[in-house]
Amino acid sequence: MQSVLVKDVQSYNGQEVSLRGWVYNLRSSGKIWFLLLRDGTGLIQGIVSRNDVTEEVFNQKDNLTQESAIRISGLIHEDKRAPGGYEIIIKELHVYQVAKDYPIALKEHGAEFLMDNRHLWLRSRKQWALLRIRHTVYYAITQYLNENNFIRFDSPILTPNACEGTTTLFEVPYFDLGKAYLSQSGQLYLETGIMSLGRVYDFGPVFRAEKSKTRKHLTEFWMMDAEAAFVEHEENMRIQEGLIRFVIRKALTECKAELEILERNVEQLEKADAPFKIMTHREAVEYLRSKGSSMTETEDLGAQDESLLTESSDVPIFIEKWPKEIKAFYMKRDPQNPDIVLGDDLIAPEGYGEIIGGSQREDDYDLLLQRMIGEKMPLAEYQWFLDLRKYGSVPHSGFGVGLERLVTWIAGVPHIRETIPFPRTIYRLRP
RNA sequence: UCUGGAGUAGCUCAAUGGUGGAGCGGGUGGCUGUUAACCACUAGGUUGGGGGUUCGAGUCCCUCCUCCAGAGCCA
Repeated sequence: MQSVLVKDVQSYNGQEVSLRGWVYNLRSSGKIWFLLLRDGTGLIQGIVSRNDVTEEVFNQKDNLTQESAIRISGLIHEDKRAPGGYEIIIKELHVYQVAKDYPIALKEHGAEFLMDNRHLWLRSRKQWALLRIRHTVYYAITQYLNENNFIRFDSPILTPNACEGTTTLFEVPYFDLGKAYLSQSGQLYLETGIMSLGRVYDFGPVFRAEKSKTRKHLTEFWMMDAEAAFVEHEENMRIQEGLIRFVIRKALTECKAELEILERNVEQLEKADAPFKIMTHREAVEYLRSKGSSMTETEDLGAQDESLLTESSDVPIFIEKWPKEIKAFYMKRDPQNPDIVLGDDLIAPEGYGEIIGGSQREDDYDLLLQRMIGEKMPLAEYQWFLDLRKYGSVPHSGFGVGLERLVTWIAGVPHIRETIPFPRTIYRLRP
């Protein structure tokens, strides 16, 4: 008999097929019993009626448990009483394995217990929906980049030194060459790629050894860095906005069911697909101070400031033109004001915080060198980076998207740790 | 690292300093359309570890451990 996927059963109405998967739940009522089967693509109800099956099949209900692996065969038919609108009237049932004492019940559990059982929690409905949204967001980002002439360019993960020199890195012993570090961003390497390919991106895990302990941080997370030659600050922001709005539309059209499972307010997401707001850092400071914030003109936004800024906005907000002291050495100076750099942070609405950091890069050899000397950076280690400004330097810009931050916002979940299969945080390395 | 909160059955939680309970899950039985089904019965405990106060500690005190939330840093 033909094996089909749960997501496709409506095309088999009135036909006999086989389905393979895991028991999601069981209910019995004397001479009839019901099971919910999940197969990775969806959930369907199966019915076993005493009159329609052999004694042996009927008695399987005493044997089956949540998460047992089975194959069922029977007639697909439409029925309003079934969740999803279709059900299968089971004739045959084969058991691959009976799951004994599955620890996660269909009820509320605490975060620590669920994280200890992350390898099993991944099967739960909300986690399933979240992982599918992550997949859609990931795929949408690469599709958008591909359609805008960006070429995939994989940056190294083991690097000899810090990219920006600002954050704490994980150290790894490296043969006779001393220490290597796990990359916190592939950006500097991407800048080499644009001189060959024009526009490039990388997408992979990056690592931060900071002892951040909030619901917005992971020590290992996936970042997409993009870099483009001949793109200046304004166009850089247009590319970022185009990307995020493309991702929103893809999630809304391709993840309807998943967003519903997560009880995401999709109206709020729909509203975000509109022209983004742009504020300079100075304007943001003035606005926040009028709302009672104590931040100064040379400070970064605090977590409270971020939510204060976006609470009255339906669309993400760009904060651009930052004081150079609080931004990285490679950002280009604003020709209008040497104390300002052409960087932009994109803050998601609804309090989800920063999802993109980008900037136009300094392309002048001498100005870049001065900045690096000012930051006391080891110049010998960065000779290759400085070379880019010696051999055909061009105006260029780039940005980085934190995948899990973006997924957290799109899916509307409270904590970033659920948006990656196996989250790594300061206190969590297992499973 | 700092500030606050929490640790009791497999899980989620109750219990005024005075006999540690319930729901879910497990087991047994019942029920022919269930929707985290329902009903009855049943098993299940070193109250995070150590020390102290008290006639008596899950409860009060000290200490250690673990976890959660927030801050800083960042995507």
